[in-house]
Amino acid sequence: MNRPQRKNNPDAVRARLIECAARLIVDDGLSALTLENVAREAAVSKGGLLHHYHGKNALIDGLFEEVVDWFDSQVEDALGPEETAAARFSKAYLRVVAAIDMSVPEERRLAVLMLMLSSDPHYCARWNQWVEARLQRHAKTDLSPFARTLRLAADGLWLSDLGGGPDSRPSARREILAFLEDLDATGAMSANSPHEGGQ
Amino acid sequence: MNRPQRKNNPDAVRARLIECAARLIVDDGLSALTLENVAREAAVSKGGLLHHYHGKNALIDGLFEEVVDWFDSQVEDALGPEETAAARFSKAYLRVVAAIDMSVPEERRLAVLMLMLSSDPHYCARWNQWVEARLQRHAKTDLSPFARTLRLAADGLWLSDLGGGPDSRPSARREILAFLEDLDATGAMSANSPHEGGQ
DNA sequence: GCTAAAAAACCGTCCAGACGGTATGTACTG
DNA sequence: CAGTACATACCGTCTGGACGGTTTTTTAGC
Repeated sequence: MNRPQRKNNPDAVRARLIECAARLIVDDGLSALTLENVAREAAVSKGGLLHHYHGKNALIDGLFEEVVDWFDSQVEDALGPEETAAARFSKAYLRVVAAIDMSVPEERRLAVLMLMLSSDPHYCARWNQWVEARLQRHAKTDLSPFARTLRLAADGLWLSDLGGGPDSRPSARREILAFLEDLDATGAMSANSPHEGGQ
Repeated sequence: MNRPQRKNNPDAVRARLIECAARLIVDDGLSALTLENVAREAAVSKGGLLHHYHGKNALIDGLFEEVVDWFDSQVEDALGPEETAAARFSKAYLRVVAAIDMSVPEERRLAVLMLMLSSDPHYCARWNQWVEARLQRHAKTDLSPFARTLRLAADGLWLSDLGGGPDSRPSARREILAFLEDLDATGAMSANSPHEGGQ
C-alpha cells in the first residue's frame, strides 16, 4: 500500500528546493543562490526547479514565507501562559532565537531570514510588518524599553549566529540569557514606557 | 574635450571609487554594485577602475577595510576615560551604533558593513576577527554578560537601522539607551563572567 | 633647464562565462 | 488521454575582466 519509494513526490522536491536554497545562502552567501546551484543541490534540473517556482523571485518568496511562518509558530508556542506578564511576547521571541541550533537544518533557516532582511528592502518591509503586527497584538505587555531591549538583544544574538561570532558560543549565550532573565526577576523592567505601568 | 588644467589625483579617484561603491550598495542594494556602475558614478572608465583595484574583490576589500577602520576609530574615540570601567568597550560600541545618523553619508557606510557581514561568510569571519581582537584587549572589562548584552543590543539596533524597523525610531532608541544606562547605574552588571581568556 | 624615456593613470572595446528564463520533449500517473 | 512532473536544449543579457591604446606625470641624462 504505502510505497516508500514513490517515483513522484513533488512536495518533497519543493521542500528540498527550499531547503537547499536556504543551505546555499547560509553556507556560501547570497551570491551562491543561483537557479543552477539550487537545482543541482536538490538533484533536480533547472527546468524542474522552474516548474515548481516560476522564477527566482518565486523561490525566494517561498523561502521567506516558509521561514516567517515557522518562526511565527515557534514564538507562538514559546509564549508564556500568563497573558499579562511583562514582555511576554519579547521574551518568547528571545527564547526562540536563543534556542536556535545551527546544526539543525530547520532552525538554520532562520539565518536565511536574517540574510534576506538585511539585503533586500522588500523583505525588510514585510518583516517589519510582521513585527509591528505582533507588537500591536501584545501592546499591553511589549512596548516597554525592557521588552525592546530583549528583542534587540535577540536580534543581535541572531545575527551573531549567522556569522558565528563570539556571542554565538553556547556558553556565552547561556550567560546572556541568564543575565536577562535575572533582570526580569529583579524587576528591572518596571521602568516602563510612557504608555504603560508595568508589573 | 578640453580639460581645464586637469589635475591628476589618483588618491582622490580611489577615494571616490570607494565612496561611490558604498553609496551604490546602500541606496540600490548589493546587486547594483557592478564595476560599470561604480565607474560611472565615480566618473571613471571601467578600465580606470580596474587600474586602481585589480578586480571587483579588491574594490570590495578596500571598502570593507575602510569602513571597519572608520568604525574602529569611532569606537576608540567613544571609549570612556576610566580604563577599568565595566563594559568600557561595549558601551562605546553601543554609543557609536546608537549615534548613527543614516542621513550622514559617512555614517551611512556602516550599513554597508552590516550588509557585507550578512551576505558573505568571508567578511563575517574578518569582522569576528576584529571583535575578538577588541574583546581580548578589553578582556578585563568586557567579558561580562552585561557587556555582551550591550553589544548584542547594539547589533540589534544596527540591524534595525538598516531595515527601518520599529526600533529605529529616535524615540524608541532613546528609550532603549536610557534603559540600558539605567541598568548600568544600578550596578546590574556586577554579576561578572566566570571565565577568562579566549581561544 | 630641456628633453627624452619610462612609468603611471586612464580610456574604450571586446569576449568568455554565468545567469535567469523559455521552449520543447518525455515519462509517469490517474 | 490529460495533466503533472520533470529533463534537455537553447537564448538574450549582463558582468567581470583582459587587452591595447592614449594621455599625463615622473624620472633620468645632459
